[in-house]
Amino acid sequence: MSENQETLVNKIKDYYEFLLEDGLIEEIAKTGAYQQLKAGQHMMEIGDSVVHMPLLLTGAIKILREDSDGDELLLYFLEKGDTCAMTMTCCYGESKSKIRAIVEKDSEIIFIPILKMEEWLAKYKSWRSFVFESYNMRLSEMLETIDTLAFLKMDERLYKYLTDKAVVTQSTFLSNTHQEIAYDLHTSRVVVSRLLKQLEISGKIKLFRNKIEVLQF
Amino acid sequence: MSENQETLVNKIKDYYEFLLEDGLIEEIAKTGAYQQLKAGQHMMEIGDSVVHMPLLLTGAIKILREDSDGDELLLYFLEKGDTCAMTMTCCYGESKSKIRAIVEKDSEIIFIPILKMEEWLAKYKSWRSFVFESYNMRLSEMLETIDTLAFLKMDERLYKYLTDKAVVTQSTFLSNTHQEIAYDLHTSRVVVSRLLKQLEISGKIKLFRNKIEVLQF
DNA sequence: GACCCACTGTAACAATTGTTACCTGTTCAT
DNA sequence: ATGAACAGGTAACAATTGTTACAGTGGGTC
Repeated sequence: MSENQETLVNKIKDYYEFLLEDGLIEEIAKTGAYQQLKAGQHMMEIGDSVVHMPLLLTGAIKILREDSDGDELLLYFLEKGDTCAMTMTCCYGESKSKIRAIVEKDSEIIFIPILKMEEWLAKYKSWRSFVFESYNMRLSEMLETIDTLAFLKMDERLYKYLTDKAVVTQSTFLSNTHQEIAYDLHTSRVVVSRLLKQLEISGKIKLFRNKIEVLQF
Repeated sequence: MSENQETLVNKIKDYYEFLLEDGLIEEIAKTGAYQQLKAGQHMMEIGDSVVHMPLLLTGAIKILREDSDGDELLLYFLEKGDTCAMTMTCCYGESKSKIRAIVEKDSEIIFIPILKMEEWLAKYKSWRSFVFESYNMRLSEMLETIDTLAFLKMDERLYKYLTDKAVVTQSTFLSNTHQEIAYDLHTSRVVVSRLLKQLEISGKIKLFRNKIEVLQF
């Protein structure tokens, strides 16, 4: 095993140490394609064919939905140790992505070919558990998204967005324009500016150009 | 095998014929608890422990979400051949239900103990596919719910609700009060009455007392 | 019949959210 | 330095949705 391979194996073990079976993590390191992605890169577009399953080692990815008019909506963020169940959905089903994935923060990802992923399902119990666990987390995230949409008002959604983002990027300073936030929340820039100003007045955030500081959680 | 058992096996085969392995459907019939539920019955409450996985043979179930204030929201309907992935989520995870399930139309259901369900995952490939397929369908339904909440206005949501319900109950006559609809859509009765009247004027539905006829699809 | 009660229609108003328009200041390329 | 493009603040207004209040209608019970 090369030195690089060994480094990779150790990196995977850091976040996926529950994959217990002998050789599984080594197989992931060998079969998977390791990639570093920069913030802002589009990892996947709606309609793309999905032939790999991503395992996120470090960084953060945001997952977006789009309607037929091109209107966007943020679904949730992926963090280290996450995989994308929506991707799996696509693999098993129509194989076309229903979502867009954008790198939110510089990330390290391993891409697993779908065939391997299915092979391991039968072969490794801990892999099966992991995949199920991932589905469950994704369903929970989707439920939370639905709760947010159905039960929260725009100002609450906005504040939740800011704090969520602060958590996944591990920074209280968010590099965001109001327009970008408006796209993620599917509202207009004017509304976002208005509500951000209110949040600043109530002392929860501080506004700068191209930047927002989250003060309270 | 008793005559009843055989009838049940045939019934399951009608909707789950893709469960190919020898003996799997027989095992389902033997292990599962067959129940008939009447419209209006509560199949599951939020916070209930989940120890069974339901397989829907006939009828329809509606799945609701509730926030901390007791406000409700319809997530989706289950139809024949469906199972409830949210249930599976709970099984694998916290084992507490995050949703409420109400029988929308008289239904026949088989309840599978969780342990068996997991045992079969390792044992039967077609069962594994079925469970994955179910997860995927549920994720798709959730996506559709999110689309509806994020991108549609109330009048569109209302009309979608009526047509969806007409489809799953296989009837163009819906026995519904305006208040019930308001709960499902998480809005107020007055708003529902207002928009229903508009839909009637535009010729898409006809209003009666305790009843709505859906004219166009 | 007289009564009650759930269901529906509607008006009037409030709150929230969305839209348009315009202004200021910053950044950046030329 | 100048102009163009971008970011953000704000006002004025429109549209949608939510709230309160009340009236009428039909079904059931006594």
